[in-house]
Amino acid sequence: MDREDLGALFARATRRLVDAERPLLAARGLSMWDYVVLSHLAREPAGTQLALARAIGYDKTRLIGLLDALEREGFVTRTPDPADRRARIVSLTPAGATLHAAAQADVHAMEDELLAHLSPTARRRLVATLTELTSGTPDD
Amino acid sequence: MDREDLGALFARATRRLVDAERPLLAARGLSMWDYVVLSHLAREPAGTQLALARAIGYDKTRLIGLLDALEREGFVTRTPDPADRRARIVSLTPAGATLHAAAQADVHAMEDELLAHLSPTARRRLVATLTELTSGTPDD
DNA sequence: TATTGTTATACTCTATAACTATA
DNA sequence: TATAGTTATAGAGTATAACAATA
Repeated sequence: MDREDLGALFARATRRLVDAERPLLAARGLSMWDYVVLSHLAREPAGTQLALARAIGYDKTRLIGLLDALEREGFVTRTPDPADRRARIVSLTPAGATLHAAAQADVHAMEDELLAHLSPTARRRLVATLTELTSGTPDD
Repeated sequence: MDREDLGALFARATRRLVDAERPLLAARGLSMWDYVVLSHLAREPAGTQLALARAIGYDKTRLIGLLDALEREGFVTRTPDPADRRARIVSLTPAGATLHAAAQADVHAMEDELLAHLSPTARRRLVATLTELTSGTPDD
């Protein structure tokens, strides 16, 4: 009866992580969505814009301006899909890959610090549980 | 090196929880922030508007319209603080307490279902870890 | 002078509809 | 006819400034 809502716990933990992450990314000129895009491209290169938008749960119309900026700065490229001339394949440039690696290193260092007082076992369990929780049906 | 960002994991888990929670609350005419307010009042009654806003991390100016609606529907009351006539004490009405209990029952049932494939031990550990992670410095 | 609740205003983020070029 | 990318527009959510009453 007196149990705390799981959603509230998760929301608070997420907000703390995001609040700590945002300034690190901003220091490299990246918004949170910029980072999400770079991270996804680092993991799964050579997808179409629409596939990218769906994969990260972002609106396809909003993705456009975001990619415009990243492309202008030389971090991603948009090349026409030879198989379907309507579609455009988004890829990381070497500079984009470097930027992502650096940003991710910052983020991971912050996470390590935040979870410092957790035992390695507790931490491993946490990641495993989270992964399991978020595994089924990525929805859209 | 190939490790997943913790923030991304948390954000995904939170989004899944919130997405499942929102329709349950909407069915009772509640927004997420409505529910957060009711939950806080159920736990810590008789605080001032400003204290409430700070406690739940919500803007004090946005809280006003939200309380207006909840008050109009008879779920909360605003009574002047005898000690400080500028301030107003927000409290749950019996109807508000009943509504919150019903909504929370729905939410908890959903959570139980979502975590059904987690062992009781894993689940207990998850809550403990989350609580520990969100315990220090509530910030604002 | 500072603070609580309030209002008004501006700004950001997000969602929807409509257009083009291809399929 | 439907789809990928784009643009424009409207709406929701959020932040900031200023005001009246009280401290």
